[in-house]
Amino acid sequence: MANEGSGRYPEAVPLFCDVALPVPLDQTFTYAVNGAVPTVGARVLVPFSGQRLMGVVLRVHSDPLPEGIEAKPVQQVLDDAPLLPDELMRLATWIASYYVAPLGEVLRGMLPLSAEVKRHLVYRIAEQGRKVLYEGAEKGSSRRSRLTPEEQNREYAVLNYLESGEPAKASALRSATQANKALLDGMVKKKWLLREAIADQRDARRLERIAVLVPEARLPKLNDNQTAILAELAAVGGRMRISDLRALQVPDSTLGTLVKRGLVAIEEVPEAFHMGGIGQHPSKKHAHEHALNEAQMEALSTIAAAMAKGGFQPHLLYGVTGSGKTTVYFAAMQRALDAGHSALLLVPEIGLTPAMTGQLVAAFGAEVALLHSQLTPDERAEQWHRIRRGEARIVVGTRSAVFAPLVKLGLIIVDEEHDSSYKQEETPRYHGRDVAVMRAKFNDATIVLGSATPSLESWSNSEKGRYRRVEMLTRVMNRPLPEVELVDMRAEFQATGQENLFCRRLIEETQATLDRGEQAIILLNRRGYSFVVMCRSCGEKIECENCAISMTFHKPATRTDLHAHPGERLECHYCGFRRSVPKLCPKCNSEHLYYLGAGSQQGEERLQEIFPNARIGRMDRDTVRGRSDMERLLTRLHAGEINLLVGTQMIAKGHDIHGVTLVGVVGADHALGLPDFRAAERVFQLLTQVSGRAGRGDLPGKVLVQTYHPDHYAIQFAAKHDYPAFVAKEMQYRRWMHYPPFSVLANVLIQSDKLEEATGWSATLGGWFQKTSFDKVRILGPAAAPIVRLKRIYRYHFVLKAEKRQTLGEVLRRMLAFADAQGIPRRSILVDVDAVHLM
DNA sequence: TCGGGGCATTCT
DNA sequence: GAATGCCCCGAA
Repeated sequence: MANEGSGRYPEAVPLFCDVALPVPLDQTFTYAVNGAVPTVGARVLVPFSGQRLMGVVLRVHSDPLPEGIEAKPVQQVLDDAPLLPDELMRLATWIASYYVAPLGEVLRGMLPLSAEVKRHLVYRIAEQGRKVLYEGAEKGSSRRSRLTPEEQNREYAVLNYLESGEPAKASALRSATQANKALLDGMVKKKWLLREAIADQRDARRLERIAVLVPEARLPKLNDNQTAILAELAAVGGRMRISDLRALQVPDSTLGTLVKRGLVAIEEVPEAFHMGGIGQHPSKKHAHEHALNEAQMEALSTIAAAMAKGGFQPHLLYGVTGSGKTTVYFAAMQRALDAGHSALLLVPEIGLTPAMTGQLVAAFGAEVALLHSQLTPDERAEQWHRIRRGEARIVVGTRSAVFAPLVKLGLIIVDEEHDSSYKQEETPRYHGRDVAVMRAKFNDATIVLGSATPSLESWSNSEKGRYRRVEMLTRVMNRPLPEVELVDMRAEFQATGQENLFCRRLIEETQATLDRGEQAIILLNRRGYSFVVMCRSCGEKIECENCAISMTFHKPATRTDLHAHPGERLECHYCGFRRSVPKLCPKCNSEHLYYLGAGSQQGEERLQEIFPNARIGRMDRDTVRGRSDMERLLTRLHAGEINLLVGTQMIAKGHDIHGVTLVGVVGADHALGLPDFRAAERVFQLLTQVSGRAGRGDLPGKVLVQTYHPDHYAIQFAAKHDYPAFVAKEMQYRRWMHYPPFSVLANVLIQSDKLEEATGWSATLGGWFQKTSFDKVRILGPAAAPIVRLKRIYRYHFVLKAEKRQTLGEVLRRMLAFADAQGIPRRSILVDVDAVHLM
């Protein structure tokens, strides 16, 4: 038996496995195989410095352990088969290397399955505790401890409860003995108890309770409520979810009574899938390809041809706002399904486009899985398994959905590929779009990056022929792009002698729009009431205590007069710190505090004064918290209940409101002054996207942009809807300055809560960068980060620009090794490859 | 002398 | 990142 087949010795059972753990350490940990041998790619629970952690097995082997290392045993193997397909393991490795992040942390982000591991604490009695129980505590310690006699009694109760030696769950122990957390902590400290964290696998699917009619029961006398429930149950075939029974408006206790009388039984079954808030649309309509116009049809056939041909085929779909990209996406996804493949659609923020979810469900029915940040861990795990099992072949989601375990992935679409929300701002700091491209490559799949304002990186790739460019340059139904008028606010000031929030043209046009019964939206890209509070005597601005950031005044909704009152709210938009409005300048005690810079809240108020009859709505993070807020606002807008909408850049995102014919833009060019090489690109994108909201219906749209920089190329080309010209100009600047896409860039942030540490470490690293020469790498810094203090942490940074990706990675790794040797803690150096924000 | 807090260390 | 250990200091 043993020598069967090849005649070689039988494979020895491997002794060890290397596990990637979600800790900020760039290494794997070796554990002793304990019973079942885990397969590579399976999850395991392992002990790690007193905790239990879930990790992913990367290798099984019997290599001798390095000196001084003792392998602890694997606690539990969670999967019989690799949970992550090989393709995703490769992707994880690529991310870890490209973004200089620990593999374990990358893997943690890819597996949204924390819900399946339930961690709880158990307590056991310790030797010392037994001694106390049988012999009594020594007098000394009981006198010293500040415990009341009652608490001491509880301690004895706890010891008694655990006397058998069996471990007890914290919750059970607490309810049995009325001991609180602090008391148990104290007992652990005294070494009377042992505490352990236990992790168990569990089914992530929630249970739902089903009422079942007991068939052979004889019907006794019943009241109306009881009859109602029984009738309802009988009508639907005897089984019904209890949550659905609520619709009958019968008290919950009635059901209990029926159960007690043996007429109804309750069963618990794993909850069936249903999409929150949307409801099931059983009728599966096909995306209507016949409704595509010529440009859309052409784009579709290019993409479809690529899919048919197979292999890695990247596309950049450049389509102006309103050209109907979504329709093309849907049709392409349908083609992927027809060809037996699955398709992934990434969107910047699902919560902001409720319309799209509705359309998706209508088009693809139960094949759709939605992944977004508002799912609970359980829901996320449930969706993940549906996708992995191949039940959902259309996946739509935000950034992290790029890791969805689709089976036979044939098509990836990244909508609004330029959107900065694709960049994850915590470790691993990956860019969803770029990961999507790599994933398509590993899968030999077709990928489509779509935008009306492609990022310069993607545009450059399409120029070089790395991506195939597909263009849709006209709007659907041949609707015209809106006419854009620039208003020079410097001239406006000279003419009026006043610094007004809204210029006269905007007021005129808005009035005319409202008079015609049409709708207007106004972008005011700051939230709050005023975003600077300044003292006219000493010039001091009121800053957040934690951050080097000016605080924003938020006016209470109840007040209507103009000025801020002491006691009202100032808020830091970076850390959330709040303080009350001071009466006097905190610096010089002057009374002359001025409120400068208007946010959307003030915009709304001013508009209400100017247009008392307008039905005004506001859309910003203060009025839109959950997804339902957004939906409600949009519904009111569609219904015409709102005819004037003011808001932050949220209003620019993809909404399709046909009645909007005027878009006003106020203060969007502030951003041109930011110390960020992408400032012009951002302003151009924002202007183009918000302009795109105008004239999507039968009536043509108009856009009015108030600006202090009417000659700036970003503003000029946005006004002319000339993306290619803007890109050409911006590319020149990027080339001169060696910024992406003419280099690869990383931001290295040095942070500490102690100023001296932050500056000292920066100087150390700066010296090393100077001494060590790298081929074609430019290093800027050290310099104070644009926000030098954030959440009480001081921040300095370097910007690295390299010609080659490989050199950049090498420099970063060597820098980290040097920092480690210098004793600079790893967590105080933050490496952001392809940083989107240099703040 | 005990215990708490701050901080460095280590994690297989 | 987080638990652990170590050192130093104040209260009894």
